[in-house]
Amino acid sequence: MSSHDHRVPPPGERRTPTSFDVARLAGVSQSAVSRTFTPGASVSAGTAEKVRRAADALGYRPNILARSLITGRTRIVGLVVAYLHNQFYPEAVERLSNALQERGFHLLVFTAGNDDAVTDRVMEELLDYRVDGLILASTSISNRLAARCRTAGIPVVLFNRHQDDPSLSHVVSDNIAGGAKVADHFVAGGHTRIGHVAGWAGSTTGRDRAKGFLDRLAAHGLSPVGVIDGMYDRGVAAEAARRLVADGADALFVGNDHMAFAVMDTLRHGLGLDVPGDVAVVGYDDVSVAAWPAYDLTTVRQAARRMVDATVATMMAAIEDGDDTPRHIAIDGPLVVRRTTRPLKEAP
Amino acid sequence: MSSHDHRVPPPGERRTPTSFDVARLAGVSQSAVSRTFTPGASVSAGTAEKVRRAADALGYRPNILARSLITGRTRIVGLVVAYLHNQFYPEAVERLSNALQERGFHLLVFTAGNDDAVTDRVMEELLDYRVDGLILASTSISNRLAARCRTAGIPVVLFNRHQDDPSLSHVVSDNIAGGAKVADHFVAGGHTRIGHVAGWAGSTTGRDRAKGFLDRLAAHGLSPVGVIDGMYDRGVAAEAARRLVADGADALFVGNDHMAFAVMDTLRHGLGLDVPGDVAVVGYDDVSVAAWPAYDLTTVRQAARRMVDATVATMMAAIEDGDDTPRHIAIDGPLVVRRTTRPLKEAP
DNA sequence: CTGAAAGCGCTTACAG
DNA sequence: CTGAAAGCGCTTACAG
Repeated sequence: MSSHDHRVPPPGERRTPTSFDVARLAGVSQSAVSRTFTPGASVSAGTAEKVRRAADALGYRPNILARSLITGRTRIVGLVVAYLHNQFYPEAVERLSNALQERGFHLLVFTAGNDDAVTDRVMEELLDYRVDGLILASTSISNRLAARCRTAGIPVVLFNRHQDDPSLSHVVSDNIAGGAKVADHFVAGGHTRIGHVAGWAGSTTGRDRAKGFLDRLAAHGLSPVGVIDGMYDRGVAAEAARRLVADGADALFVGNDHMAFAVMDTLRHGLGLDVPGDVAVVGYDDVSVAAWPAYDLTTVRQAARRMVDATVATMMAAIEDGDDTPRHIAIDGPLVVRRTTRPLKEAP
Repeated sequence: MSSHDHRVPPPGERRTPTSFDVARLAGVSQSAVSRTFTPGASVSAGTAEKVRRAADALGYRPNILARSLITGRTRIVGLVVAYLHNQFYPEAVERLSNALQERGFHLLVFTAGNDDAVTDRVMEELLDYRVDGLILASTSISNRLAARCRTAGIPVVLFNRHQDDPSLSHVVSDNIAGGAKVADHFVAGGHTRIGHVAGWAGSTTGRDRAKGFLDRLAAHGLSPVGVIDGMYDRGVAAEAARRLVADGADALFVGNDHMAFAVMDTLRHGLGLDVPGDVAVVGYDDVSVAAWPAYDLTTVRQAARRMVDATVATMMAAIEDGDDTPRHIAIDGPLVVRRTTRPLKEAP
């Protein structure tokens, strides 16, 4: 025992076994142990068997840290997410985690709001962990950061948002088309006094949904009663709805379901109005609460499953196949008509 | 350049800089670089300054993997969580992630349902990552696994569940006291035909809430109209409520808010009953939706923040101070009376 | 197929 | 305070 041996375990304490311990017990070289646990490496069946038996006896498992140091792969994907209030995110995160886990990857979570300063610090930490890839679901993220990842060679996928920078992959729902569908639906329902409680203008989801909606309204020759930024916040959205209704709106497109629930609550319980009798409401996301009878909300579906599948596929292509051509995927979702909008006029 | 140098970067490609690169540029030893980035290590201000300048120029940050290999600490805490449908979990996970992040730790997510086989596999992967600690919020978890962590020296905290094994720390809300509060509230409201849509009997939350509730009911000389396991599932819970009401119940304690919303939906929209006029409903958790006007649910609050704080404190004591005496923390929460229960009889 | 050896990028006694 | 060197636990050419 050399004088450098600074970690001297007490006689009774069992160290975590290493590949050398296994090798000794199995009567083979340490290399053989390593090969046994490296898929595709060349070991004879007999050797592998001996190694596996010894490993089981000692409770040995390869140290991923040491492996990662050599291979440069951690099988960890970083996830930057903002608030989880909006139920769309937990639903997506759960699917994401499952899909990644099936492929032997795991999610390291970083929470960062819309504060760029915090996001920057978080980003440094992410890089420290040598994650194999990065999924950004936080509402805002500075361009500088994404650039830093690119030079570090870390694949990035923006989830449910996009950026001007075309070199970054993103997966979104087709927010412009979605917004347009809502406009068509209101018009088909005979509405002309239409308002929009918009998603936060600092987010691409908010801007795109508004644009799709308003452009299509204009194409129908209509202009909105008003457009107010709801900031993805219940209180702000409720107040916006009150104002739009006061200004005569009898149909409201709300930038996401989370705000739409607040709008419905304030219309029904605050103002004593009937939905859809007095005011029709349409949301965006189709989170599971939207289908609950208490709301039964007409909304544009964001197909979380398909968005997650596309995100994971893009990420795996970059990590496993080195295919880092940016993919820009917009997934179309249907308008799910429920009971917060009036039945359409019957065709003759 | 030795013949072993297998990674020969093309002339243009920039490798991720290492401490040696920084040392060369700064004109100091590699040790000095390491010390500069090791809080508490002895470096002169001048050396540190030179190192920092060189590091910035090269964009150097210490490789955490290499550091972890030596220190044995990863600053990663594993989180095993089941489904995120129940809104209590996303709310708790968000707080947990934030609290840990403030202390320089991050959450590695593992999703595992109530399937022990999956949980076992997941657990092996967790151990592979050499996480510094483990938070188990999954509804069920086999004893064997927890034991494995203990021998591996990984601190474990059970979140929102406990186990017979007293050597495991846990943080729960005081579910027995909570259940008892609901019984008192119903009795004070003059109810005698009381039913319970219980939380899943396979979970300690489900069993403890039921026990606290039923024992207190018995203390009041009452026995329930019926007790049906709602399995923490909307459909099962709704069906259970229908049966209990058919059997004459006019007050239902539902094992968590998530099920309580389904019960309210089915009472109001399926059976056309008034809540609380025909049937009073009480939930458990006080998730944010419970306060929304559409439900306005009377419920027992699980103080997510305090539970998270206690969990993080327990975890940090174990990781940072080596204090692994098991802590068993039950946090009391108030009954939050809203509008799904009748006003109490006035005191004279 | 197999073993000896180099090396991944750090931290940390050790000896000035 | 500082540098040379060992070592963390692996993977992977290299040479049989």
